[in-house]
Amino acid sequence: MEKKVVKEIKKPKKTKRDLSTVTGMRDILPQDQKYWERVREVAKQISKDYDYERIDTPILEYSELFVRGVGSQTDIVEKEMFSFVDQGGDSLVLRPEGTASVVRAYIQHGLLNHTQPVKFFYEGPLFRHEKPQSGRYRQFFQFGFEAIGEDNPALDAQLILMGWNSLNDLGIESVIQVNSIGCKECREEYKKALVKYYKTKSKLLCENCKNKMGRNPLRLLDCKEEGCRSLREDSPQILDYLDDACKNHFMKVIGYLDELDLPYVLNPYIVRGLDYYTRTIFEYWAIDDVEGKNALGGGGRYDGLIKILGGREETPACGLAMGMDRIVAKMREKNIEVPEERIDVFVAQLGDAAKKKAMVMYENLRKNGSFTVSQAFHKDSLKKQLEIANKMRVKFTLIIGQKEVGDGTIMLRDMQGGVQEVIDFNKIERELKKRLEKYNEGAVIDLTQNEESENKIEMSGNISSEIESLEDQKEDIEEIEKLDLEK
RNA sequence: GUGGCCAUAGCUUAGCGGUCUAAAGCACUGCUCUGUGGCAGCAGGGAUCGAGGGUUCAAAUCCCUCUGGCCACCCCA
Repeated sequence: MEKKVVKEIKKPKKTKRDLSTVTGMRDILPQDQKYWERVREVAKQISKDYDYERIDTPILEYSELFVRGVGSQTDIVEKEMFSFVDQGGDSLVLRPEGTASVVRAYIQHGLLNHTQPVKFFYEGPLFRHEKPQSGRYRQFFQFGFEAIGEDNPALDAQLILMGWNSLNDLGIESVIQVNSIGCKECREEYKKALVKYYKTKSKLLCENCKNKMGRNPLRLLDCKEEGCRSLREDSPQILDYLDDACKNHFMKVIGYLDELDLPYVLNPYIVRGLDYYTRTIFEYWAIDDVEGKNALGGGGRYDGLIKILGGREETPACGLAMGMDRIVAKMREKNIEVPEERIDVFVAQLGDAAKKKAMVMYENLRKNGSFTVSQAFHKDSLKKQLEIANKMRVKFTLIIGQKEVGDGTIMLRDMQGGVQEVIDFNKIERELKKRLEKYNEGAVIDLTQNEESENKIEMSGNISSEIESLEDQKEDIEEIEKLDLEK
């Protein structure tokens, strides 16, 4: 009691750390965004391919939703929820998972009147108050799919496929772990058998498992203690306890997986930590990961959940969620290349009059809509501007200076080869489009085949500021390369 | 909740009782080069050495406490 009071009074020390991220939460900086964007892109594509529609649910929900939905005996609800009582006295929680919220929305908005199944796609942050470690954060991100209102095993298989496809499209090899934990009825039978089996060996169990036995015997199976592990070898198998309907359903799911040629393993020991699952359950493990550590995603069927959360009728449903943080980590670990978006055109300017003209030109290009554009009008030095353009890895730079303003021209610089040409101000959009088409067609523009070669001007950059007109582009390139080498 | 490891510029690290007014590489800023990026050279800014206390003539360095981080268990994404 006294300790508690002391704890409350204790003022945090004023250190640099106090103003950093909250434990277990992190910033995703601009330089890392490309991975996340790629993951979102793939998730979105998969959702379209299989007709899952986007839904966004609030991050805050009433605690009751998860206590009832996920189960009061689960780790998530027992000790991992970020919960608090708000000013109005409501008990709220930062959502620890996505499915319960989606089901809540389905019920609340009467979506049982839509064509079934209703198929949802979501993506966003979840919160669990666990001790952070590699691949585990207190705020983490998932994307997921839920199909509510249908019990056909084809749906289970297709969802399993969707998760696998997501990983595969991102270049991550994974193996699917599948199991069935039956319906409420056959699971009860199985639990009884499990308890009966373990009771005779209870002396050999670890403390934790002894505890689990009375409350959630299924979880005896995924204990990693030596003793408990060897015991499970001879333990009753869930598959032997499935009733005909459940067994039949599961066999069909497996049949589809075979037909789709998916790499899966029947794993009778995956159990999942949420109470709402029935029948099919599955996880995705990276091909090179140690058993079950940092699963990349998982899901299963939850035929009972809709009723539990107040739905009018028994409504079958199935879903999955993928861990985006872990997927990103895996992509980096595997050095998976993420195509970086290159900006098409950078507008550089030199001198006051030119800057004005450049700003207008920039707006025109931007509104045109067929290019991605960038600039650095806050810089006066051309050198600086080209440096910035280079760091942005832009494809082409337009240069407007005194001379160009006078002539009504503009200089177009190909940032890869460094070749420049003078172009009529009014033709610039058309010329740009032409160059970009060539660029996008593949690789470097072949300079020798360019018709307007008389207009070409080659600059040897830092060597000389003198403008030389060159006739033979090929020779010129060689010269540049030589210079580069010498340097 | 339990255990192990760690904490020095934005990042990666060196220094492990006095030679530290804390060093290097990368990054950043400027100059060489006021009309030309990618290369190079030079210069510069940036660190109360996580915080507090102690030992000592002397602490980034040794000891204690706290805080934070990473990793593992548990569980999962």
